[in-house]
Amino acid sequence: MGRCYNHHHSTRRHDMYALVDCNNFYASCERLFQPHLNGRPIVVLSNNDGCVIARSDEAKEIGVVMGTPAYMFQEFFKKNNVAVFSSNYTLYGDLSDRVMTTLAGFVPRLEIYSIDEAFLDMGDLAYTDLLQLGLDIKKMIAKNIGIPVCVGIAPTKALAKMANRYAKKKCKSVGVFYAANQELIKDMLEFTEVENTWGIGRQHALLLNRNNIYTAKEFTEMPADWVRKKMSVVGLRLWNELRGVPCIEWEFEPKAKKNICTSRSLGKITNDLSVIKEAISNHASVCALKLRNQHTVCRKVQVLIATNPHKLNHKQYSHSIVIECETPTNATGEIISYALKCLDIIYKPGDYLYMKCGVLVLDLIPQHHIQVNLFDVRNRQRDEKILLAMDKINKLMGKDTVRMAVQRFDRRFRLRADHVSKKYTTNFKEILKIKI
DNA sequence: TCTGGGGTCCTAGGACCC
DNA sequence: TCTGGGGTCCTAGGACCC
Repeated sequence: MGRCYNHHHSTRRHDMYALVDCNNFYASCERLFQPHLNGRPIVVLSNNDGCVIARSDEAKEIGVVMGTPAYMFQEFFKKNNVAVFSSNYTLYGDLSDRVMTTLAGFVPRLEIYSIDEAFLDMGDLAYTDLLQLGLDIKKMIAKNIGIPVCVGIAPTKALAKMANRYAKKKCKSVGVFYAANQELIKDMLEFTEVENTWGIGRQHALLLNRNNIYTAKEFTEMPADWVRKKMSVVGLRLWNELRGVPCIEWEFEPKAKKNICTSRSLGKITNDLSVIKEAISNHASVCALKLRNQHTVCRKVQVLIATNPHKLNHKQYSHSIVIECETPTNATGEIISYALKCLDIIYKPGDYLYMKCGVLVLDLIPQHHIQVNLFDVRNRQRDEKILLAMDKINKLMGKDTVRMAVQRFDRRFRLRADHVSKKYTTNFKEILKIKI
């Protein structure tokens, strides 16, 4: 098998990865602006106030389960004095940017892995004491932004992920773990169960357990061809990574997305086609904006609708359809009309109560590679100018300041968000006031 | 009343072509 | 006994991540 990474290893002395992960990120963000919540359990809910998607340590301790529907916890939250928040992505996104900027000051290169995590390139640093560097990072983020983080440092990405978890579980007060030698790596692999290993999900954990494999250490001792056969090349890559062979490449530059999806539950179940049309138009326009932001156009548009699968006594129906664009596009009006065309085809009237719908744009290509269709009647340059102006205004004045006439957006389609905090950091009207 | 949303990658199987 | 073989493209479905 050998080493399977492709970067310029001839010029490098060694690989070393740090994974910095914010603790309970969304809950920590909310707490930042309401210090009186210190010590109180906090939960953050998904869109529509549907499920629990973030919990403070206190909430974890009293048994709030990730992903559970919020309504099941109503009483429990009240009884236990839990502070409940709707998600406030504007706030989290802004705090994330600040964390990443601070991290970027420590290393030549970093890879932003998600809103609350980044891999730092620690190979070939002049720094000799990486553990100390991890501690410095943690301290700086706490001081500059006020968000607690943990740091895991190891010779591969998968091991750095594991080191991070190990830091959280085994060295909570320090919050940093450096898997500096084989002995420490072995301890960590023995400590971590397969189901808590990055890259092993529920299905594979069950498969491994059936084969008497319970820890990551035992997983690394399985024969490579068994892993390849049962868990595909993805599993094999992970197996190598956990054995100290880097296989997952750096992605320092965010790649343009290959698909973009905007989907959401309709506030409540409905069979009213006009409500669904409205939601679809809205999702389509969000897709178009996301396309323009990454300078791509789509060749296909997909629409999906579905009834509520949790309602066992309701008639069920779900369907999706893809149509090809005449000319690849990112124009709001065009994407909306394609999406509505799709909806027309798959919408089934009758006793079906729809719960969710969405729009996907597929087969994305760079904006300036469009093959112009000779029979294309649209004035695309004009469209482009109008949309650019629209995006600028919306960015400056807040989204939906300017909309296309086809976006029939009114009060019928609105997300539920009963507990939103303020945009403390991005909106002057909601900035924190301090009494002196 | 109320059960998230947005992604990626891999595999298998069918259609089609030469 | 023994259905040709190999390539590509497309789609659906599965598994995983945050």
